[in-house]
Amino acid sequence: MQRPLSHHTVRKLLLKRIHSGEWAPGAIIPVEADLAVEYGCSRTTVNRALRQLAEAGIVERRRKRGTRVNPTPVARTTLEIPIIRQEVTDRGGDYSHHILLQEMAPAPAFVYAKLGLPDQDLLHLETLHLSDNRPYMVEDRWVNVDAAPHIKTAPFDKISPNEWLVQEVPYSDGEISFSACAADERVAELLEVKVGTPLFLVERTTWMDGSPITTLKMYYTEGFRMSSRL
Amino acid sequence: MQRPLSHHTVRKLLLKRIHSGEWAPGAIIPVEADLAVEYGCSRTTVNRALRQLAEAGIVERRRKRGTRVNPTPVARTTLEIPIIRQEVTDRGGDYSHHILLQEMAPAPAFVYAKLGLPDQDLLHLETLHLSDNRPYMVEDRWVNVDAAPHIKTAPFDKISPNEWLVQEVPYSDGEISFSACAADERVAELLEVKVGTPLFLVERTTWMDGSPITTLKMYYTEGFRMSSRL
DNA sequence: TTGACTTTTATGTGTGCACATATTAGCATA
DNA sequence: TATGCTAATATGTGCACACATAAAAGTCAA
Repeated sequence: MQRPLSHHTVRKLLLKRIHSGEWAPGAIIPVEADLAVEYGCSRTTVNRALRQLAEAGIVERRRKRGTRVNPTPVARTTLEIPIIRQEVTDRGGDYSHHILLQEMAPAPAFVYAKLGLPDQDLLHLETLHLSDNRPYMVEDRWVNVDAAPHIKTAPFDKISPNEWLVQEVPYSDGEISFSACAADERVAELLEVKVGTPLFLVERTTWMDGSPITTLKMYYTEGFRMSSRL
Repeated sequence: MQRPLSHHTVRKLLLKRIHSGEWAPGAIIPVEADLAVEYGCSRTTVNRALRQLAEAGIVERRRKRGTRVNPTPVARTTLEIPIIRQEVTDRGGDYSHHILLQEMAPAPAFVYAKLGLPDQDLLHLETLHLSDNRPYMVEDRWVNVDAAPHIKTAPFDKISPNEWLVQEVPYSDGEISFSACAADERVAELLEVKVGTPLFLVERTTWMDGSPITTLKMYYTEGFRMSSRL
């Protein structure tokens, strides 16, 4: 007697039928119960397989309407954004950091806009992250101290603001964006590159239950790549 | 009588206990069965909640060893990579494209290396994608025609190679990377920017069951941003 | 024809149970 | 002491079942 199909197997079989064109983009595929009969397994198993395909963006599911093959195929990839120390050591580097600036100060307008805060002094932190003592990334961060009161006593000589915040201040929501920019004078000097050098820029803002915590820009050194599998 | 907790609720409760520090990074959390008793729900429900936390990178699960809070917290975000036409129309633009080059030709060495193919002629496609008739992205693509034989008859005047390949040639594996680069002469001319302008570059290679399909570079217009929620 | 209902249907989710499987821990043996 | 077998254990996964819920489809009266 053969063992019943696992949800892995069912997922692969369903995917094959989608790729083969049997179910074209936009088409509705059979209901869970029918597929369960066809594959000789329980509805639970089919459900799990379909749910995974939905998570991957292959199909779209709606109650009562059924399951349809996504008419506009999208690739979906999961990016891992580790803390910087981890990122550097993962790449085989020896990590260190310097705090360049740490002060309460009024922020530029775009920071208040991003955070949705009134104009009040924010904690401004500028950190240089190094790999093997060579500049790796410049972090320019603004923190809403109300959201993280004990940040003033954080030992930033030992642990970088990046790491401290990730470990000490959880967030419920965040926004991240990736782009390319030219190194301005300040960043160019810190990263030891020419002004105008194309840099990979990551901007990130986090909130806890609606109230803003921090927003930052990370300027990566020349030639930096962020990779992932599809 | 209260209804039993859903896996959503259990997930949130577990997350709260992790954030509160009750279970520190690296610590092992109670076994599924115990949590099920504590929350008054079935092990199935706890299992599902924990599995989701594992998918999100919050905890790490191993058979017999148990479930531990991830000692090196990582943020994980899912990037959606739509087909270009979709991407442009989603941003409110009017999409069009031009094929600039379409020929069988020997490829640069790095292309053969990426694809793991012997030096043979590959299909070289260069496409300019436009939004509201302004240059949006330059796609420089090499295709292994053995993996997609009927590509030679594809109507690229109507549908871009990008879209055609996504819809017609499924892949089982892919690699994608993001970086910043300076516009060279060719790309600068096409995107109508100055040579040296920082551009967002996406490189992508796909395989089907181990055999390479295509590799490409996408040079996005100045100021392009790719965003996502955490 | 419109609008307010009821029914039907497909997915969403919880339960208790059983067995699979990986991995550790303990024990016995050479 | 080293090694190999065995038991214990935590997660992984399948099943039949039940009920919840959203949404479409059908019904019927004004």
